[in-house]
Amino acid sequence: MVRAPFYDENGVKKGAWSAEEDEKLKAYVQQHGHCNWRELPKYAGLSRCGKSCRLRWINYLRPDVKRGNYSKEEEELILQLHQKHGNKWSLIAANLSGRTDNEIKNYWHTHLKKVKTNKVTKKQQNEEISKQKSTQKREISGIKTNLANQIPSNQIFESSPFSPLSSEISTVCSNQESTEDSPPTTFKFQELYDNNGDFWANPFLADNLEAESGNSMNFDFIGGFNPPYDLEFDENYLFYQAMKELPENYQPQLYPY
DNA sequence: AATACGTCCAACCGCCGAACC
DNA sequence: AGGTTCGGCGGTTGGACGTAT
Repeated sequence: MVRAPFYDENGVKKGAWSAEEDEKLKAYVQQHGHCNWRELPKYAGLSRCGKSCRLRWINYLRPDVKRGNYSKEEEELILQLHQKHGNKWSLIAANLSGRTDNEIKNYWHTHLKKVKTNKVTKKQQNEEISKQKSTQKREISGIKTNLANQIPSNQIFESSPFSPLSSEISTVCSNQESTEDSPPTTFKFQELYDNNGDFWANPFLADNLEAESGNSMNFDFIGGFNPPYDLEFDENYLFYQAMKELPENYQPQLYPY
């Protein structure tokens, strides 16, 4: 459960404490107190650093330290205090006699965090999702405006219509003109959010074989220049996120067909 | 039975502010 | 005033142990 004991390059012992070390530290602190943690290990006959001694005393050896077996009242109190103060473990610990900040922090991460998550209602979940959606829309709308300003009027823009209820493949687009010898490079994107039929208003998930993990995709850019590097999609890559990664000078100017 | 994976927690680490020189 | 030391805090990690496959 704990790190195996070892000595660092300065001969300072680290890792799990032995019963003998515990006894030495306990005896010394009980007899002399701990006015100077840095000097303490020297006088107590320990090869530990002061910090390690302090932690061991506070979290484990202190006589009034309470360990394990949290009561319902303690759990409720921790939840309340965490809601009020966030990750201020020392502040929370100050309100629970005998509990240390480290122990409360561990208890939070292993038990209470889950409790808190489970308490989130369906309504709260929906609110969160809708908040995320509107943020996504705002971001995409910015990109859309940018595109609208930059696509020359003689460029034909086409986005295949979405199937109104489909969450399957939503559109196919190409970055080059097709000829008999050179079929179009097609990319399929799965609409992730609202199916409102607007290609640019939603993020899409690259979904077909051409966009397999590790494959790179070359986009043609209006004005005839290309970004200085290829974009790589992984299996969960959001289309609009990829666009956002372009340097400022190469803002998304996908060449639509 | 062997292996892989997940959980839990003691202990470590880096950072920060206060106290001291 | 500036540098150093120290204690305290929060985040992270190592690895024992339990459970699933």
